[in-house]
Amino acid sequence: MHFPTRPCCIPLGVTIYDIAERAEVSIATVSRVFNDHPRVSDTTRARVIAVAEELGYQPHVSAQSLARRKTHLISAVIPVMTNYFFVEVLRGLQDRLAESEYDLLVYTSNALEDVDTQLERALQRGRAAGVLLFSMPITEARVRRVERSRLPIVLVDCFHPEFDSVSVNNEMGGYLATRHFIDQERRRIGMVMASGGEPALERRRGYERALREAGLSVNESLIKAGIEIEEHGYTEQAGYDAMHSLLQHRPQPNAVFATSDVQALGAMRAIKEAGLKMPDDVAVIGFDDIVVSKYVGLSTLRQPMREMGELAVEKFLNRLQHPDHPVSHTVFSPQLVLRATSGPAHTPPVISGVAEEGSA
Amino acid sequence: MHFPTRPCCIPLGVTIYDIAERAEVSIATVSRVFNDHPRVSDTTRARVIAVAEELGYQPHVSAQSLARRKTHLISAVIPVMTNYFFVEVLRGLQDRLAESEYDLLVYTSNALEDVDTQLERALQRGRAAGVLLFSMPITEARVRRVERSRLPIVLVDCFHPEFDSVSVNNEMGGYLATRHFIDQERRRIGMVMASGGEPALERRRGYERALREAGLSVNESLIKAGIEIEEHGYTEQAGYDAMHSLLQHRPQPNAVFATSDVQALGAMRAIKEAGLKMPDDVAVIGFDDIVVSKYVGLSTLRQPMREMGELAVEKFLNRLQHPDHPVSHTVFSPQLVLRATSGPAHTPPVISGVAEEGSA
DNA sequence: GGTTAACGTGTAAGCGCTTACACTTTCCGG
DNA sequence: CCGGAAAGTGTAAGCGCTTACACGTTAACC
Repeated sequence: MHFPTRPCCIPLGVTIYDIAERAEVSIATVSRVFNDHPRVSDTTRARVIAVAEELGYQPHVSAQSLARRKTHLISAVIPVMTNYFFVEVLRGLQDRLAESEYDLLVYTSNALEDVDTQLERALQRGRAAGVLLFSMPITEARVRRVERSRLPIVLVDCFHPEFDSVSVNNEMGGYLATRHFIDQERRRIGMVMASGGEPALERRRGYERALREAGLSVNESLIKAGIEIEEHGYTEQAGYDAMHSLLQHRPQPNAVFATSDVQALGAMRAIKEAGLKMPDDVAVIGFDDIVVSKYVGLSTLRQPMREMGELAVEKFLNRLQHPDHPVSHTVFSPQLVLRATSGPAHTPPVISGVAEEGSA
Repeated sequence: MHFPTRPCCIPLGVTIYDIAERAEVSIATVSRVFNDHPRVSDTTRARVIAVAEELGYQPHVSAQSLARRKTHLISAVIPVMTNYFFVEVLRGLQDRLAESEYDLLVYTSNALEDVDTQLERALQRGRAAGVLLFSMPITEARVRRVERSRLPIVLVDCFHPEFDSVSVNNEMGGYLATRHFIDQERRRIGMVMASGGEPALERRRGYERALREAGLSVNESLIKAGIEIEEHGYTEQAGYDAMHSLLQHRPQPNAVFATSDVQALGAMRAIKEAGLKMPDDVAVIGFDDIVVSKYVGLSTLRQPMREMGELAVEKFLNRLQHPDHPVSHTVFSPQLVLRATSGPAHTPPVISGVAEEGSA
């Protein structure tokens, strides 16, 4: 007979010892059952499972990690994030992660400088099985730190030849935007730059290439970054400031490519304040396709964020399996999304986001 | 005598054994040093630390968890998230967490139904020291599951008498919005409802109270939820549908309170399509203050998201210290943010709908 | 000078799990 | 009918760390 169903039926921590005792086997057998070891008889297996169920057994993950010498955690280090981008990539991550046995540790920082503190935590020995690095400059110091950890690393929205990465073709984005302006016969094309970072520079290179290709000269004074102290430059205010000074330029630019939507929003504010019309007087294209963009009719370049997240996990899992496969870089093509702020509004999207594969 | 300094200076895993050997002490002493045990002589302490530094020692977190019988992880379970709300709360969490020794595990799901799968993972034994539950209905089944884990729980944006919680006064929000309409002499006040969930119901109660207080009757046919299959109802389309049918009502409502900004955005679309003007013909107030709202000039009720995140962590840490302090509930008051869509156009939108108006 | 008390350190027993190895049975083929 | 392989299980040694307990040492007191 049983005692009345007591709360202790589901006690603090049911261990394999409890199960072993109750099922009259050794702990090794219990462990084998949960590890799908082939050499366990069906009857024993059934009995163990029944008891485990009855007792509400759950393996202790830390103990497993220790014994197996590996965890089921993966960490993502994310610097100052552009809300939307991050959330969408995160979704992709989770979708893919949900199918795996890995759980996600998130380390975000408010400023780019704090990223290393977070990185340090993410790399704690025994903490995670791998690390996803988001949108941050991969400095030599970071490379060293990361290599010391011996953990598989995947870069998202940033690049380094030695690590797997998934990113977007920034140069192409800049090119597409600028090219679009040129196709509309616009000739005075300015740029609202972020104060720093490789991605911004790449976008600028695309912008310059399109100009040169069209036989237009690159005019330094048409490239402006808002003055921004101790910030990354991806802010509405920076965009406003940059645009404001851009509008002082004569002849006034009639098109502007901004390195991000957030900045483009600021630029739009400056344009309106100047009493100019969009897109007639000046057209605007941003980068990112944040949620707001759709609502304010901002043309922009969209990154396949969700896919990027999924692929990042995929690469991580692959790397785990094949530690010495060659490094792989996936570069997605951004998609030009045309809305009200750029030219005649009815042009269909130009390029679809197909991935180009590369290896190094 | 020592061996020459080998590459193993930075080996796969430096353990306390390595340090002990090199510093010529026992592992217990090494451990004591890192646990700030008082009974270690200064000289020994210094020596151990020096060696640890030299070897690049990092404690193995899983081993620590196991031995100490506690982890330094806290998990957050987040259902289909309204981007902005989630990101902001997350920031609050991280800010506070960064000062603590806890790291954050994030479990998100795409549909409300998947939440339990994620919850299950979050509650894995030995995984986290506590769990933060976001914006989800606290069903009896969940209560049982969570209690079984014996972990401290904090509810964010949801409520249950038995658990610590931080949320926002939804009823008050509904009241404030409706009251604002009434103060403007609007009398035909409709509501765009979400299809379900306690928060939406509370907001509605506030709406009804304001009406009754003003001597107005509650008209069921002025309360509409968009038909939304297997969804939570917080979508742009649901808002559009609800508003669309609301506009068929005669006399036409001249004000609408929506249970969320996302829905309000849909409602705005329906209003524009009907050729009506905001706020003159019909005023709109949403709930949440998502980023977009500022740009489209949507009046709304703002929740102190960041603070909510910080407080949630605070409560968790407190609970850890004092497991049997009484449960505490913090209810923040939402703040009415008036913009272009409500009443006399106080604040013009930062950027008006360029899409429709060509350019304003 | 002897007794205590503090101090500093080491020994060893876990934490809950995995897994190599050894052992006992059972089942073959020859 | 026997040898050996295969199957099923148990024993025990870790994984890297914490910590109770025990054991000197030294300092302090009467």
